[in-house]
Amino acid sequence: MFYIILNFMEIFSNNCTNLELTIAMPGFSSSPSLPSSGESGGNVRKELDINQVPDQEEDCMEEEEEESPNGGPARRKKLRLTKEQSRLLEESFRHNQTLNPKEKEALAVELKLKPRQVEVWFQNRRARSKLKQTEMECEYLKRWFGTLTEQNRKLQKELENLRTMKPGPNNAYPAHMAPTLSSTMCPRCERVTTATHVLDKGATTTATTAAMPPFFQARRQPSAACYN
DNA sequence: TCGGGTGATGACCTTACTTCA
DNA sequence: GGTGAAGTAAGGTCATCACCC
Repeated sequence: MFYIILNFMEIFSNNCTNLELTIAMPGFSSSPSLPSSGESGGNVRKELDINQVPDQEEDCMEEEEEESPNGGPARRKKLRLTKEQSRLLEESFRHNQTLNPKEKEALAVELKLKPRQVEVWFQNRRARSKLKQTEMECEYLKRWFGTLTEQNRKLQKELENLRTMKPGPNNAYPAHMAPTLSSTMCPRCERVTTATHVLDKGATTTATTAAMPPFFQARRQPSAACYN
């Protein structure tokens, strides 16, 4: 069991550092918050009108602090993309999750948006689909962990039973055939195999496998040898 | 009023490219 | 001319803010 968790940690350490915590701590929140940089509140605000064709001469970063009628800084008007704009962006995202400058420019022209807005949309889209994916994987791993825990419990019980068995004349076995319980993970198909080796004629043989979650299998290249 | 969805921003990191000793 | 360090720009992720439904 521990072996399996260690493998999880190894495999996910590069792209999902909180998954091992999720497994170990059921109450764990999926959105860990780090200390704020303290600078995020200073956003420059600007009125955006999606129905306005972006002025090609205008620098996107050329933003002045506008003032509201009462003298304070103007509130940013939230841009809402139209259904058609969203549809085209989604379609483009399905085709390619990152845009090169030409594609960005072309898409911006087509959507009557600024290239920066297209860029931001893609950034958010990538971040949020990654978040969703991580959450799904997290749920899957939680369930899988539960399954393995239950399986482990049963096997422990079975092992306990086998240890208390008295080897009589009908179920005697040579020392090298003593019941052994071993868990191994096949490097190719990623199945965890737990096997109780053959005891004697009539004795039970247990072979239990727990398939790795599909997304988990897809991440690793199979090696040459498969034990299953 | 509150929470979720989402557009926008700043900080920081990586990578490619250029310059220079 | 080849090479490594330093500088710079572009584009990415991440965390967060804040508008709007």
